[in-house]
Amino acid sequence: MYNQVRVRIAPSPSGYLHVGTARIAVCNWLFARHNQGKFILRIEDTDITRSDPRMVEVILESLKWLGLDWDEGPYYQSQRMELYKRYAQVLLEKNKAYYCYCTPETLKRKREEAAQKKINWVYDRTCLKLSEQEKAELESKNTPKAMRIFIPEGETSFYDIVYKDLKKENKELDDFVILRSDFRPTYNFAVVVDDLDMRITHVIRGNDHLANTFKQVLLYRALDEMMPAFAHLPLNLAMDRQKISKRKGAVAITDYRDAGYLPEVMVNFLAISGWSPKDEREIMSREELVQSYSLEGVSQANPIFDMQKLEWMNGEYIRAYDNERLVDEVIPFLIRENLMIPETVKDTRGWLLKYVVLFKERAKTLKEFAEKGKYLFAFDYQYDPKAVSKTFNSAEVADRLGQFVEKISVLDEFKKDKIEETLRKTADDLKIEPAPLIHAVRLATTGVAGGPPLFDILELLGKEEVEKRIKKAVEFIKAERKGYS
RNA sequence: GUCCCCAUCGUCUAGCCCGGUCUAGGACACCGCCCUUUCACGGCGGCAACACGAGUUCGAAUCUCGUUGGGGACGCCA
Repeated sequence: MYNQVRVRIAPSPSGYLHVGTARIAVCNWLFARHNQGKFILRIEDTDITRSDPRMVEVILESLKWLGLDWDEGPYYQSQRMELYKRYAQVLLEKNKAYYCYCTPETLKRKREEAAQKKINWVYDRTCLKLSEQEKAELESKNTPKAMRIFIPEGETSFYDIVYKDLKKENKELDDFVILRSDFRPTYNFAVVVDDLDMRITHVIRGNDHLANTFKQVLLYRALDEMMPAFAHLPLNLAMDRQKISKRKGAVAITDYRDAGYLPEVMVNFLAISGWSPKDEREIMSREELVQSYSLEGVSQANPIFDMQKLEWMNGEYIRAYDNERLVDEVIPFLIRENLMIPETVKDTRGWLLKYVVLFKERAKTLKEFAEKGKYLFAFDYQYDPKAVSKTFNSAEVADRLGQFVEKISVLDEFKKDKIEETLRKTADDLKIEPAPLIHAVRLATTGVAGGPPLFDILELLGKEEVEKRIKKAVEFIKAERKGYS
């Protein structure tokens, strides 16, 4: 049916790359790759007042981060004005469009009046009824004019791959503007012209465009052109079933990057949101997604963007990640949290590798690597009050810690096996179980009650640091005890 | 106000098109148990849904209609 599948993503640069837009991009990209087709990037910047070149940069950067490489573009609608004018001219000559001299103010007034009377507003065709004389007069006065499409009677229908047969009475639609008085095209017109010009075979977009599609179908018919296939994807909603907005958490794809989500997770998650493969797999590599993606598995109901599931998936990916690559991903977060400076990265890489291995099954986001193990980088950690009352609860604890420090101070090899041996020996000498001593040492050296196996942590800290930290804890406990008596 | 779309566990979903195999399957979250120095990971188990009402049929989550609920669109925005 098609020589080659050609799809596009058409963001408008009025903001960052919204997760919703990103999901549409993912679906288009997967569809293109699955069919060995082309993925085209088009920037819809006809609204000059709301377009910002810097936003284009953010959008391109976001797409690159997600790994959604495009084959053509970015094309800019703002650079294609002549094309739209040419197509508009065709419609005018075919008598499928006409000029409208109504002022925006008049239209606004009429619309408001209709709203007040609670009746549905469609353009009343004032300017279609103009006589040649009236038109000539308006022209002589250089009255600004927009161009409207003429909507014939009848009904408009099309087939949507997701929503199947759709139709609408034309009388519900009005003769909408296609060219503004400054000759810039409106959204619906520019989209049709561009999709035609770029030989787009499948228009894959959010179902918020369903209503627009009827207008666009009318445009294809007026132009006597072949239509692409349409597939409207259900819209992601926030937890409260409303549109995802700034107030309800992260909206920009870059927010997720900064929060420590992996790009492959975002692609995976966005792909299975509103779509599922036949075999119910959820964790899928890029290759697997490309292999099994199809528009047939897209659901019709709007899914809610489940942050908890996203987190879970990110954790799954982190655990399965290659350690060396994980170090690369984690470093920027450590730097951003001021836990290290770029200059020392090279020398500490071996150490970082061990660090990352210890925390990879405990971190759900990259950012958590810089949070959960903070104490390994800074000496000024605080003791968790709850753990203090549970573990640092007697003067004896200070003595035990003191004994342990003495025993490790003579170790010449500070490796985890040796440390563990020493600790168990210390507990034995003290005639206590190892567990309470382990807990005390952990709290003393890390400030918290939980975390990776203690002896790995101690080895990573190094002998000198461990001694320093335990001595500090001993002082802390003594001071604390004094306060009670 | 008008039009369009949607409806299975709290959430994402499988099943629906081609009615019986569905005492409705999986995943996230939650709860319990096991593993364990802790926290996690992992393993095992549990809780939990066909929105409602009619109709068609021997039989409906599956087909039809209605009700309710939710979403979206109605700009010289995109």
